[in-house]
Amino acid sequence: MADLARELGVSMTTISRALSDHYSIGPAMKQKVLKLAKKYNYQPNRLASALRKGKSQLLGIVVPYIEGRFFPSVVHGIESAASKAGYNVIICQSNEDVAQERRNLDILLSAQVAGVLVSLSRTTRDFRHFEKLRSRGMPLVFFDRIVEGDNVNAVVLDDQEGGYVSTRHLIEQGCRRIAHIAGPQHLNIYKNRRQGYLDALREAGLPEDESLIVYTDMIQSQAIDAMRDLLASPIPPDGVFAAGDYGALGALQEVHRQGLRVPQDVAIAGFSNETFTVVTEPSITTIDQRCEEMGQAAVRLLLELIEADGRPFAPRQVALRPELLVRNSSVRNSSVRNSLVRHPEGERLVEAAAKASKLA
Amino acid sequence: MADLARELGVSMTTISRALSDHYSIGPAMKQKVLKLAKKYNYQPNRLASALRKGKSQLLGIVVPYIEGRFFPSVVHGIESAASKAGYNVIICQSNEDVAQERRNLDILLSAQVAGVLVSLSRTTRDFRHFEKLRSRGMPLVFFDRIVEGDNVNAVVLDDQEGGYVSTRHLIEQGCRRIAHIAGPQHLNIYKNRRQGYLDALREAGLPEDESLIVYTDMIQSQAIDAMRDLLASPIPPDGVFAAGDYGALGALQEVHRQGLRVPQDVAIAGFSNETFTVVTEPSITTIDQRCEEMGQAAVRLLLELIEADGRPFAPRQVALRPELLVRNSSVRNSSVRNSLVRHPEGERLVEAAAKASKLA
DNA sequence: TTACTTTACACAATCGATTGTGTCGATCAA
DNA sequence: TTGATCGACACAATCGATTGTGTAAAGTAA
Repeated sequence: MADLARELGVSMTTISRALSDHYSIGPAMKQKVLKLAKKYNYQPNRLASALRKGKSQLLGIVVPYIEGRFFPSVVHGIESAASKAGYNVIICQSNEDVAQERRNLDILLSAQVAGVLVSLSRTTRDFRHFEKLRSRGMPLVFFDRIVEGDNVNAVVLDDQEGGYVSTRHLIEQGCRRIAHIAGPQHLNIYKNRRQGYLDALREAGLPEDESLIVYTDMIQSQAIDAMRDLLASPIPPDGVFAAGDYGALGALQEVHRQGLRVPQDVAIAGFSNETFTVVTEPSITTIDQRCEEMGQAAVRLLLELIEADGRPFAPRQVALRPELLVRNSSVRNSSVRNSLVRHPEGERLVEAAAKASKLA
Repeated sequence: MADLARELGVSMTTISRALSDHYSIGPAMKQKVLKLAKKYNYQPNRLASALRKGKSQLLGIVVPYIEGRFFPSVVHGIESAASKAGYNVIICQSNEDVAQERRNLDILLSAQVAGVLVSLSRTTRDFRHFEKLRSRGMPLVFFDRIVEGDNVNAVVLDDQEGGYVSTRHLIEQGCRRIAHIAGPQHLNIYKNRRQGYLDALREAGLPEDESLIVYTDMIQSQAIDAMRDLLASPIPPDGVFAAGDYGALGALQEVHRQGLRVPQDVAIAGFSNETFTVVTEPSITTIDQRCEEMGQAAVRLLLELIEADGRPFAPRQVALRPELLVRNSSVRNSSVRNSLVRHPEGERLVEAAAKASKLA
């Protein structure tokens, strides 16, 4: 900047203001400064700017980890949206550890980020470290794994709605005895998915039978065991709604192992739209979690908060509508079923995934 | 800091030096400063520090995107390793666009990152923007998709070795006519995998038959077509090495569609260890790309560069050994084959993936 | 012409931490 | 006793950009 000022014989003030389009700089001077800046390929030092202004163009993200399908996709959405708004993102992993989560927040604070996006670690039961952010006026938005309550800003998937539409879909396909492979109920997402399942049963006038609900940690092996038990019962289920795709996968495998057919004997629906759900035989009906939309929505909300700049802002909770992806594991209408993996939705997903990992 | 100085009746110099363990500060004073810093929960302003020192504790990452299995895992490895060394990472996506890649580098420069990790966009053919980094003395390490040559620092998977061990494995399983579903040859990774395939054939004294190599964009649909053509030839192959898992998946589906058995009639091996490879029936033999190790190795190299601090540093290329994961799509030994998805390696992977996406 | 705005830019302080140089008292060898 | 050395800390400049305030010159109204 000093170089530019010298060359034009003006002060650095003028340069700075010309570059930021300040009203007190004449159009002629602005042109000259801009041109010279291009010529020298001037890159402002963001640190200096942030230091002086007290606000950087960085958003902090704290996620439990960056693996699997969900979080990378959300981060992808966040980065894209942030980038469009002129922000960059700095990523921290809590590794499901509260202490690490706390450290990450401190780091982000001292990096002077403009705002923070958080998805809670599994071990977070105490939320005081977020109060610290609040007291310093740091904009904060939770996503997916949130602090419950209506005094926080948060973006989540409507898990209850997801459980509801999945179950209703199974009912529409003729299932009358639908089991539920549930996840850990202390997590809001699994609790809500179960509730949606119950809602659909009630709406259809089907009995709520606790013996049809099996609680698991939503891993394949436990789902296999769960399915074995369910099939061994006096009146086995004719449909299964699993609160996660690994649960659906395990169920599918056990049903096959016992020589039964999916979906004719047992229809199956999962949750999360894991990549593998379009690859199994049959492909698995599931719920898309709108990962990218979640990231984008979270950024939008955060940017609003940042722009509010400390002024009173009514906290908002955004719930995204889940999308039911109907695939072959649940469709008992033969004309659709026979399309197998060629199902449009499945195809689209496979292509997208292929594109994504093509050059890796 | 000013507060601490005032409270202790010393200068900010003393505080700063006590905190950074400078030799000219007495041990008694250091203790006092440290204690007071704890008490007030003092967080240094990293911006100010970075501005003054000209070096931040940030590493920049430029990847084509954050999706699929590969890049998120590498980023995971990078973040973990960086975090351990006291660095944070700022992530940029090029979206496979050179222009965006260039912009990202500028942004990282102006953010005063300590170093940059890059995996090239697919459209990058001109490397001048990296010269700019070099001229400013910015430490730079490529990973996976690299600028070829021995004057760059880079970490890659040894793709040729991967192609070699896969193919040799198929040969060991009794395959004598092994086809290759290849990827775009302008990409070093696919070129090298093909070369490894040829190496193994030559070593085993098997003929190199161009009619057995089909070039695709490594997407499922093209692999299906490729496999159909291969099976329609006068002497169909008894083994297939696909340079990517989506290729292997397509091949598997087509073989099944024609009523042939895998691996008895056609053994199949893929590449990349996509999540779905343990879920298909049979599970697919593939190559693990050591994603996390790649990230860690890249960070190690970058930190060395940063510590060299401009002093001459002999550029280094690190090639990671690929790991062959033998699964049921290629094993013609029945005792192993019958273990199906219960194969130890497969199980481990599924569990890991389940854990990773469990709460998403 | 006087008084008052506007326009267009410069001065200098500031953000928070770092660091080369200076200083003062104490210790030490000769 | 004297000059030298060393330990422990303060002063003040510095990183690069931003911004409240000040002020000439030019324009405008009466």
